[in-house]
Amino acid sequence: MRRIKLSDQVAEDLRRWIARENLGPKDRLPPEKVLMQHYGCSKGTIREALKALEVEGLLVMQAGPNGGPEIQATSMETVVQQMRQYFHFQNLDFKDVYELRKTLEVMVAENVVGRLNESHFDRLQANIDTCIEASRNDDRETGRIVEVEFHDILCEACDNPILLLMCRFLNAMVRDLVIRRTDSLREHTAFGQHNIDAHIELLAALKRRDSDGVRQAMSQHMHCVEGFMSSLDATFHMDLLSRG
Amino acid sequence: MRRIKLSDQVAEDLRRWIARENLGPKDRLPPEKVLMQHYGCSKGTIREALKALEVEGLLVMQAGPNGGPEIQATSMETVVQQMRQYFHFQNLDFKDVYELRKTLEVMVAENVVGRLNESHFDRLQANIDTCIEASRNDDRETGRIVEVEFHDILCEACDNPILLLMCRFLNAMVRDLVIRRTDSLREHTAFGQHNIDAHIELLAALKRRDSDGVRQAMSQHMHCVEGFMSSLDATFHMDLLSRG
DNA sequence: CTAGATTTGTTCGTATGTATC
DNA sequence: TGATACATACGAACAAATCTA
Repeated sequence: MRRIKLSDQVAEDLRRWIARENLGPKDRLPPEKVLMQHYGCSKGTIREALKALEVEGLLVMQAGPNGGPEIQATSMETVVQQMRQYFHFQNLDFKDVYELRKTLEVMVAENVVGRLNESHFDRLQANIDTCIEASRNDDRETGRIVEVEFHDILCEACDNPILLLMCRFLNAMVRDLVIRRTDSLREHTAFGQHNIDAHIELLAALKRRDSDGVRQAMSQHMHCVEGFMSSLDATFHMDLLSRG
Repeated sequence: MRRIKLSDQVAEDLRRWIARENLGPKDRLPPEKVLMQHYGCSKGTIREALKALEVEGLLVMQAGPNGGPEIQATSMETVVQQMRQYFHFQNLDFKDVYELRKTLEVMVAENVVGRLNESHFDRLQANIDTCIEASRNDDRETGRIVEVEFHDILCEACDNPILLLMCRFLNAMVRDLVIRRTDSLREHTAFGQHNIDAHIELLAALKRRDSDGVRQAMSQHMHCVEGFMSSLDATFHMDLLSRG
């Protein structure tokens, strides 16, 4: 049995404190000096505790007068990164990703029907235009990345935050799977063309608020994409650890 | 633009190091002293960097000879905890949880048909027995918790690690939603009885390897549970931050 | 079982960078 | 511009844990 580190005890106490006092974004914890006195321990210990909460995305350190540890809502990017990191040591297959994507992307598509505003439509259209441009230039790398962004934009409008997180994570995994691959140009060209067509059809159905059409289009799109992915090399060992 | 902290730079470099050298569980990073020399910075800085990777679940610190930072695979519990933490600042509804649970639990149930061994069956049966016992004693608190464990056991046998993680997370959220509530005894009794019946039916269908029966039983079970949950008080603000 | 060696855990003191007024 | 308040970083020391002889 290992003794619990002092810094971990402090970190846990700070978490409970935030929860109990119901502290939220823009609120601040006391500065290091005060925390040192409160917990009766040294600066290094306090700093390690705060570092833990910082890594969890719960706060940022602010220097200067009226500075100190400022609480913030953990960002989705932080959690998605943690999830990617977890799967670094699991051996994943693209079929695992698509088993879920086939279901969840359709849920999202249905969910956002009637909830998209003009700004969403504009961005989706701009995304498609960028894809077309990349396709013309045979720029496979950016093409693949921008295509995934289409789905990122879609799930932004989703009213279920859990579903939103899961789809964002799956999209991140798709990016990890698809980039930096040197497959044949022919396959990539066909892949890119399908994505453009499917996204155009989806956007049209979304503008019509045609629930059935949206579901059908997305479902078919996912099946096609899965087919393309399976035709590419299945083995991969991506660097899921590093940021950016 | 804020300057990037030295400890964060070191942490990021260590992550890349682990990925590049393809280090895995049981491997070790150099001890603090060596890292201090390598990066030319002080002990406190190195410790903060290691603390970051420790929080991410990527390593544990070991004292003593042949000690040092030992790499480990990030545990599922660590990631689930991070996900719970993220939703502390989102306003979640139980309907968000069940919108996904209705779909994913059915996927799991179908997935594990024919993949459960005798050990699984024994544990599922033992779980049901514990539920019956808790029901007899009107022990609502443990009853609710053990019921969720039934689903935790099920998804253990799932061969899709992403689906496994997502269901484990949803189960954790269900626990957060359901425990420490003081609803009427009548509702809890009916709830508990339904769960016992549904789990018995599920276990039987699983033993028969009856895919259709399993899917149908789980689907119906989820709809019933959602109904029970909606009859309870919907407002909640759980302590998603603290561990344990 | 004890004693010493190794490595992390924690403290104190000090200096420097940075944001606010 | 300068003064203040805060985080960031360094260095030296000691305490505690853990392995080995």
